[in-house]
Amino acid sequence: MALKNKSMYAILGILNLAPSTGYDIKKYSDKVLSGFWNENFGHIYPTLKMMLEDGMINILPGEINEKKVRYAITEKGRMEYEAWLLEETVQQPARSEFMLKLLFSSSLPREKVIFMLEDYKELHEKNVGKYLEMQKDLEQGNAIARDRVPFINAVLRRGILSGEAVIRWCDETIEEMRRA
Amino acid sequence: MALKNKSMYAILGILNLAPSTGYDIKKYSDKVLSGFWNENFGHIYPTLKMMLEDGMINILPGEINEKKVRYAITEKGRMEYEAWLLEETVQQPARSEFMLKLLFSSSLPREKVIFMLEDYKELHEKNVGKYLEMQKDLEQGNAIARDRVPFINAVLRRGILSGEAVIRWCDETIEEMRRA
DNA sequence: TCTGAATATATCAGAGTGATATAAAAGGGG
DNA sequence: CCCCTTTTATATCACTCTGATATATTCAGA
Repeated sequence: MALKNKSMYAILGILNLAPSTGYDIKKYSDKVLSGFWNENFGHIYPTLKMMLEDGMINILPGEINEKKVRYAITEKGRMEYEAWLLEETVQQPARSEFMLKLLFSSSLPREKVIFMLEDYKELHEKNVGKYLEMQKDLEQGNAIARDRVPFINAVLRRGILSGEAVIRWCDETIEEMRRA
Repeated sequence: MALKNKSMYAILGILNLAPSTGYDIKKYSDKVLSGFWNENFGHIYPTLKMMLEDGMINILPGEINEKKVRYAITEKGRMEYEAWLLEETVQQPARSEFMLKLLFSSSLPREKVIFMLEDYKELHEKNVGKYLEMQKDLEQGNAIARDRVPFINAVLRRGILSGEAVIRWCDETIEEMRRA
């Protein structure tokens, strides 16, 4: 079986909440997980196929529509998933093209660098706004299991605090670029 | 030519500072860029080969040692690099397995979750310490071009501010988990 | 009824990862 | 000076993941 396929665990986590189609999984990833996770169709469908072969998931019968395939987590899948939750997480290095560019920008006109930073700041302001919106929705409490609320909130708080830190850093750095 | 190979731009940026071997590039990436960038040998060597074919770089002659191949940026490479610096950077989604796990951890014992968070906090404390150390080295001003200093400092400040935000978030979330 | 948006699956080339293999040079201790 | 470990150096491979593209159906609204 595949060894390092992290998409599998994300899919197991989503199917553990509710049986879904590949399309549903993508939607959930874009709507809920975006900010710290992402999935592509180009990886979801092959992974689902592999997981089906491995007995991690099965196909729910019934649906009149034949093109639509709804998957559910199996007992084996749930065991794999719970083992993963308990595993220690090794830190994966992330790539930020923006930071790479900034480090190499000493030859650029200062105004250009400041413009880049202002753009970046705006992006993060929008992100923070989105998280605050989602937090409000969460408080209005819809169809979400009560015990999951603190965890969803924690994830949103992370987005807010990190975003605010980036915004402060942008301000500070713009100031620094004006001085230097 | 390759279209989305970001490694190429990182390599051009490094070669623009000084001619290097593939090994040097990896070392620079691990030492200086780590925190917001990473490169693998498995990608560096094929990319160097491709860049050589495209005339972005050339091989420096001389070296007595035959196994060692030292590359330098060409005029074409420098133009490509400078165009990239001016391009708008599109935000790339990042994956955090830790955050994914946390979101799905509502079924785990609270002590386990707190333990995970404490571990994560410690990791970021170490990172911040490392950045502070690097900042001190930078102030001692070694072999770095004067005009690059504000940019290196900006990158380090980003690491420090972001790290500190994560640490605060860990404290807050541990507290929340104890209450809930 | 037309039309565009959303739903749904699939495939492919290429980017990037992580492990492994190989071998020479350099450095330090006994 | 020899031995041993570490560092330097390049290369390859299977696998993960990305982003673009193709295709077709259903649904909502003008």
